[in-house]
Amino acid sequence: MAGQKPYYITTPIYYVNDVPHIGHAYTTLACDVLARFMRLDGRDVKFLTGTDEHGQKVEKSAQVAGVDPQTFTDRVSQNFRDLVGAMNYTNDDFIRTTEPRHIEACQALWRVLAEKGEIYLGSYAGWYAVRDEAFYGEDELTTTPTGRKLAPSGAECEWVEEPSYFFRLSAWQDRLLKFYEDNPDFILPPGKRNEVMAFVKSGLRDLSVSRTTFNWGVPVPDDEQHIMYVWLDALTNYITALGYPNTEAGGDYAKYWPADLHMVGKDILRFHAVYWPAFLMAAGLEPPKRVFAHGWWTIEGQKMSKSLGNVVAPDALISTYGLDPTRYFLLREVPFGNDGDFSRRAMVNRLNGDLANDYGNLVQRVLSMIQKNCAAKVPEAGAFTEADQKLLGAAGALLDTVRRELTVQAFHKAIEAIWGVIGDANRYVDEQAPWALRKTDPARMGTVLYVLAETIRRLAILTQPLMPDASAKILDQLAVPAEQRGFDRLAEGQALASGTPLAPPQGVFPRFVEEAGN
RNA sequence: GGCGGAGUAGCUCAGUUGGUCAGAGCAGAGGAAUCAUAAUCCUUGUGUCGGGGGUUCAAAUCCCUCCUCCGCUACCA
Repeated sequence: MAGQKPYYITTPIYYVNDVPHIGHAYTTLACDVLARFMRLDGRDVKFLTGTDEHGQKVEKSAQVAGVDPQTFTDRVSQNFRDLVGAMNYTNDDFIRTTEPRHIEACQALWRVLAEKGEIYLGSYAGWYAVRDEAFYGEDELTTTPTGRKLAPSGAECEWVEEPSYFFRLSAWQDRLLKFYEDNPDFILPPGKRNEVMAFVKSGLRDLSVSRTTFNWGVPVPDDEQHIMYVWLDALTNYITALGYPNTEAGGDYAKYWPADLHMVGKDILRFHAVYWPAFLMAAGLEPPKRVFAHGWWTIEGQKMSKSLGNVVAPDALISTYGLDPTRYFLLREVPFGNDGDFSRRAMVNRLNGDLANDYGNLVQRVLSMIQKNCAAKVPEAGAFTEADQKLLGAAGALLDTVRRELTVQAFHKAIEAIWGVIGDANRYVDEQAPWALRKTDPARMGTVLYVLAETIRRLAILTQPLMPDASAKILDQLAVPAEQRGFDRLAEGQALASGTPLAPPQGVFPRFVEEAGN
């Protein structure tokens, strides 16, 4: 185990006031696939997700529910912990911002920033709508004939000022730009990087990092009146989970920081790509290596919204299409980073076309032939022909390709590459026609089926991160022991052993049949 | 308004630095095969590469202009 290169990957912490939907599932899924891939590739992985449980909205929701905030968050954060099981995520930790370890980390980080003069006390002023409990920009307001200021929601706004601590974000503009220049892959996809850099170049204002108007948050050290506001609290979770403020050698912080990847939705990119590195550099800590901003899903061509009532719950997808097909679809259908559309039609096409017909049927046809014609054992292989070597070579080259694509979070390209070999294998079956060889050259038939079985073994090992259950079923059917499924088993000399008994095959990806009334 | 991205076969999209770049997958049509989850394999595209103009021996690929769509333009996570 020694010498494994650490890999630290995080999801955002999800706001507990939300109900988990396909968007949450998507973000964590992408991380889960990467985490699983890295583990199979021999890396020492730490994969973190969790919930953001502070803020005025939560405080209010708890009030409405008639319970104290902690009881409330205990309850609603469970929705996100349940998602972990439902989606088969393999996070190593689940952080909640209400945990003592997090409060300690936030306060420690605050103290460092304050000591370094990066935080100062000022006042926050703006147009505030009591009804909406929100501030609005001057340009968002409309003025009535009588001079009253109205928010877009119609709520009346008043000019309010409250004391607030500020982080000297404005002082970090040039250092941030230099950081982006020096680390061109810090923000992906590249288009998003341009947006962030344009934003920073346009000038940064100091950032309000405390509030006095509500209480549900991390208390500011040495000033009971204030609690930390949003981002300083939320973002710090990434180092809380590594034991910060303990940065001693031997600890998780020393081992895993800086994070290899913060996966975020495009709506919170700025906070991760601007505020967070600024906070960290200001505190004398290293910024993360990468922030990837992925896109949003529409549903049947429409924006997902509560008012439209088309919010897709992960549970619904899993129960309708199955977990692994859902996982497959989300990362295959859309170039990662782009927005995408979830439609029933597209989902069924992927499930039946890519999974049932291409992959599932390949496995089934090969294993069935072995079962019936090779005494239900991995067949003996004779000398390999050029065609045999070509197929095995294509399968053998996949790991490098997939690894390279996942290095830049190009899930769709990694999957395409795997399906390219699945196509090769199906063509090889037709070209070699083992059902004909059965009568003319049984030994050659055995070799062909061996080549196919070995190709399937390699494919299934590689699809484990994406579809863990289905891949395990395939590997089970090939009698590959659980401890022999790492990527090290894709190396030379690790191929299937002839003569291994195989149980009768069972379908792995059933076709999705539309039911009447659906 | 400013900055940025996009507009390529019915659909979703590939097309680094200009010259087999007019492509892939899906859908459609025809055929082969029959091991397999009625799955597989082969064949098949007359697309003004958003419109117009220009540079060049040669442009989807460079320049100008126009049209359309989208993103960002700070304190809701």
